[in-house]
Amino acid sequence: MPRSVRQYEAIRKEKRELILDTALALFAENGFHQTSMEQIARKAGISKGLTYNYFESKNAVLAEILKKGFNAIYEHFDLNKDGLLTYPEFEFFIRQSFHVICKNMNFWKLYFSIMMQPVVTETYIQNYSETSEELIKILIRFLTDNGSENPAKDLFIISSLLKGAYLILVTSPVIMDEDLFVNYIMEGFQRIINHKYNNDL
Amino acid sequence: MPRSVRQYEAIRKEKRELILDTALALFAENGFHQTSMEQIARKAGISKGLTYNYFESKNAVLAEILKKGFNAIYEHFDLNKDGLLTYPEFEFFIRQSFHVICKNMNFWKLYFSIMMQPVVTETYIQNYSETSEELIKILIRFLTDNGSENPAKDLFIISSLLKGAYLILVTSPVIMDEDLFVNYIMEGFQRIINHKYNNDL
Amino acid sequence: MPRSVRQYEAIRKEKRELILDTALALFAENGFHQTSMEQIARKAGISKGLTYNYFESKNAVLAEILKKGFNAIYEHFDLNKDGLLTYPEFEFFIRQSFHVICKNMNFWKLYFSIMMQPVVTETYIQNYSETSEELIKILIRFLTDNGSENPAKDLFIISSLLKGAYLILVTSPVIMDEDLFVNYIMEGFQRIINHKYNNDL
Amino acid sequence: MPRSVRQYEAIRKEKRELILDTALALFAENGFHQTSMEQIARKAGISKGLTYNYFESKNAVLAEILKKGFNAIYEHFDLNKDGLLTYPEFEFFIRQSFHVICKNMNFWKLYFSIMMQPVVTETYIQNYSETSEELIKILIRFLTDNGSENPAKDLFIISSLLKGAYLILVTSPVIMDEDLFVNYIMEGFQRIINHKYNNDL
DNA sequence: CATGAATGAGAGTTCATTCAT
DNA sequence: GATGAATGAACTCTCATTCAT
Repeated sequence: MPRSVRQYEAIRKEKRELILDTALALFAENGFHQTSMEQIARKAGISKGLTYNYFESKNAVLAEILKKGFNAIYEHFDLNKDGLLTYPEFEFFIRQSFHVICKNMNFWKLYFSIMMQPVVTETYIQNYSETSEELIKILIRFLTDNGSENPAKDLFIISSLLKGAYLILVTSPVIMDEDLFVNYIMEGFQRIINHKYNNDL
Repeated sequence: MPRSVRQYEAIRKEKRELILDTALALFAENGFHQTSMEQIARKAGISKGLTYNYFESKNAVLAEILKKGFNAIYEHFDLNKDGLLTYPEFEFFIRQSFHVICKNMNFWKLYFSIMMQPVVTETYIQNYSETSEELIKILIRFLTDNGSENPAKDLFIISSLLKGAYLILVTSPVIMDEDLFVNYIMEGFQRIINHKYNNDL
Repeated sequence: MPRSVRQYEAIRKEKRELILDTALALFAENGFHQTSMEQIARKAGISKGLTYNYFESKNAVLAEILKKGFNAIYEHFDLNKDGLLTYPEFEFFIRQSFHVICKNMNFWKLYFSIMMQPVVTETYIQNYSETSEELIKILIRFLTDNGSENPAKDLFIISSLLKGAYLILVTSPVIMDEDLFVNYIMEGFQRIINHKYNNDL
Repeated sequence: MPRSVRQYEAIRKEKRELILDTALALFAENGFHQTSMEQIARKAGISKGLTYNYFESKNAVLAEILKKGFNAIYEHFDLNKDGLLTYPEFEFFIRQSFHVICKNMNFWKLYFSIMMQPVVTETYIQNYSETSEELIKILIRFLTDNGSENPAKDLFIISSLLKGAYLILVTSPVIMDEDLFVNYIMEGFQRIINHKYNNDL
């Protein structure tokens, strides 16, 4: 009995995932350049050649991994995708992003390490700048709606705080309590967003 | 007649610097693994072999670069090295560290990108953990002296903020105004350090 | 359809032999250190990289060659492997060992030359000391059974004669008649083993 | 005061010896190819360049070492150089050669290891074949004078025994008692030379 | 769909030798 | 005589990628 088209598709999808997961694990543990296609294939239990049946190149594997990472974070952004961010949606996004990172720490270690590489950065910027600009617009609107007098400035500070928190979370050798961590960050956001200059500053 | 010891020393120091600077520029531009010793030598106008007269290996070149970076930042920490951090010393350190980064942005891009690589991270941690622990002690003392009720927690938040700010500074494609940036961060520190819980939180 | 497991095995075995034979020829002709992997590959008609598909390193190629040599000689020792050496077995071993060496002179030139190298000697001693001790025990027993009053002494003299003969055979620029050579050595053994002290000494 | 010609000569000779001794020690310990000119110079406490002031090349250093070795052994052969070897002279030579080897074991390890290398062998044969043939003639005469009926055969057996003994002495991991060792070998010679066929063979 | 043998360009590294000083 | 910086060719080894089967 020949397999149906649907069965073939299922097999293909499964293998793709297998390769991606294996590659991710190895990239995260040893770094991208220290990981060979041979290692990936062997650990995945398939042949070297087959990998190239599913991905054009080693870089293509990486690109796919990064893409999945980006989506994993931003699928929780503006949940109903109406282009309007409410405060609950904002908080949900923050908490979810930390949750996602904590749940798959190794991936995010890799993600950050890769994102810092000069060439990758350029590639990434080209691919995702469109989406990024969309996000920025929504956030600016969100800050304005929440009473920010200088939303660009506040966005900048918020981004700093958020990225810094991700970084700490990912590079710290000690494992931190997720809830405590997020609560701190949320408190930081509240202070920035709700801040009014008073006489004590 | 052979050159004098002093002449040899001068040559060696100059060449070492030349190699380090060239390597840094290339590492920063193309990444560590994408840069070959051949490229470094060619750009420095010397032979490949000579590089190994000055550095044991490519990794040794990197290690030296990282060491210089670490020192460049931390020479401004606790300026009089008395183990006691005053608030002015703290502020001086923060402002200086941003200044140092801004002045040599390419280096610091590399520095951060390298620091994220799994293997490097381990090497680095082993080499610098001692110094780091010293720093942490001093900072804990500093926070306690400034009225912190939970200095470990506050240290954690401060570190997040600082590292995040460095990250943003270094990865942002737009060039930012240094003073504005530092002022913001300093304000963040003040809020964290001087913060008292009031009824509005 | 991929090749069958059997096909792959056949290919691997054939290529392995090809590489070993080629390497041996070159090592023997030019010496181990004067032979590069590139030369081996070129002479074998394959790519440099492929060599490393079959052997972990140049040293691994050498180790395999030495191992084969050791076995080639000692498979004729104590033919029925009962731990007891009869005189016919002894003579058979001597004659066979010379035969083996004469038949593949180049290999044995290399073998001896390699065995003298300081580093190799250590490696070899560690790998084969166990087997050697077994051999010594059997030979001591053999000499005792043949009336030796001081088997350690006689073993030493015999070993000297044998090793020296191998050495001469291998290093001599003139080609000697194998049978004549062996007969001489066998006579030497007889003189040593059957010697009875008489009044003329 | 400028140094006199004689002083310069003394310095040159001393330096030459220093380089030779140092090179020998390193060659013997690590092998010829594993020893660099840099190592030799550093261990000798001189500069790399100076080595080339005394020797044309690394190979020239080796050649000189080998030459000294050859002479060290054969200066004891046919002590009065009258072309006639008496039995006492023969015994003296054998005992002296073992003594020389035992006194400077490392050198002789190297010597044998080097002598086996294909290229070296050729060079050596060309340089010393003349001397060797002279030696052979004297030994044949010696054996004939001592009642040998087939001096070529006996020479061959004796040479085998001697070379084998040297080989064992040099490659054996255990240190042997020199006198015992020589006595064994001398006894072997006596057994071979004085052998008379009796009815038990 | 699947295999792994095979390639070839290029990496890091070593080192005998040269040469300006 | 003496130095060691400098060279450049050669080395061992790696690995992304191809392709016959």
